[in-house]
Amino acid sequence: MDTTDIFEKCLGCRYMVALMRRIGEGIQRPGQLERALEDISAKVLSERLKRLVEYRIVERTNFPEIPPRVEYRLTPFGQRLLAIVDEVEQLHAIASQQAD
Amino acid sequence: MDTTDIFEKCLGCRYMVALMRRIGEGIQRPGQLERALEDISAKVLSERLKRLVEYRIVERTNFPEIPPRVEYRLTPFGQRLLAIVDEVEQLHAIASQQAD
DNA sequence: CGGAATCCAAGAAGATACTG
DNA sequence: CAGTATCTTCTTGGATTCCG
Repeated sequence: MDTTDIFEKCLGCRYMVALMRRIGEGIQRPGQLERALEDISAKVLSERLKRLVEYRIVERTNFPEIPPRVEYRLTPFGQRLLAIVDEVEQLHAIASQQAD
Repeated sequence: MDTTDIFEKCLGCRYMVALMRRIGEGIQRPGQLERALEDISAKVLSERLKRLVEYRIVERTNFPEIPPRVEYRLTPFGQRLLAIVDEVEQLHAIASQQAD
């Protein structure tokens, strides 16, 4: 698992940054996330979550209830990664002001 | 121009991180970059460079000579961005060691 | 409700040829 | 040498359906 994969497979895919942010904000269930992201399909959301788990950015907890309940939350690694993403956001905001 | 674009259109595309690194290391001409990246086609390299210029990560200088010469170098914004990319690299390396 | 499977449309990338 | 255009191929994302 190469480091550039984190950019290509996680951060660079559509919805990914927004998804990580929502999870960081405490929106943890797939149904809620689907509504919060507004535009994402259930299939793509599911794929994204799976990948975030695979890269240990997010952790999945399964509650064996009826109806089924599942929760996702950021790992420590995920939290640090998100903090770095925010650095980019701030850097970009500053650079945009200065442009032209 | 949204911030997530930087992830989706710049950092998340194949070759992009490697390309930024090479430019940062002083490899500045398209022909050299094409050889340095080994696997990239001239067309895709050209598209990537164009986009990096568009996002002000890289600056293009044209020397009107025969044969034509062109050089790309990181802008201050690009340098800071690359520094953040390196943070992710280090963070990931640490997290990988701790895994399992 | 969460998630996997299927099928289809849109976009990204590779190969090649061509221009200034 | 740098860059564009065209064509083809592969990957990604969207819509729908079905299962536990």
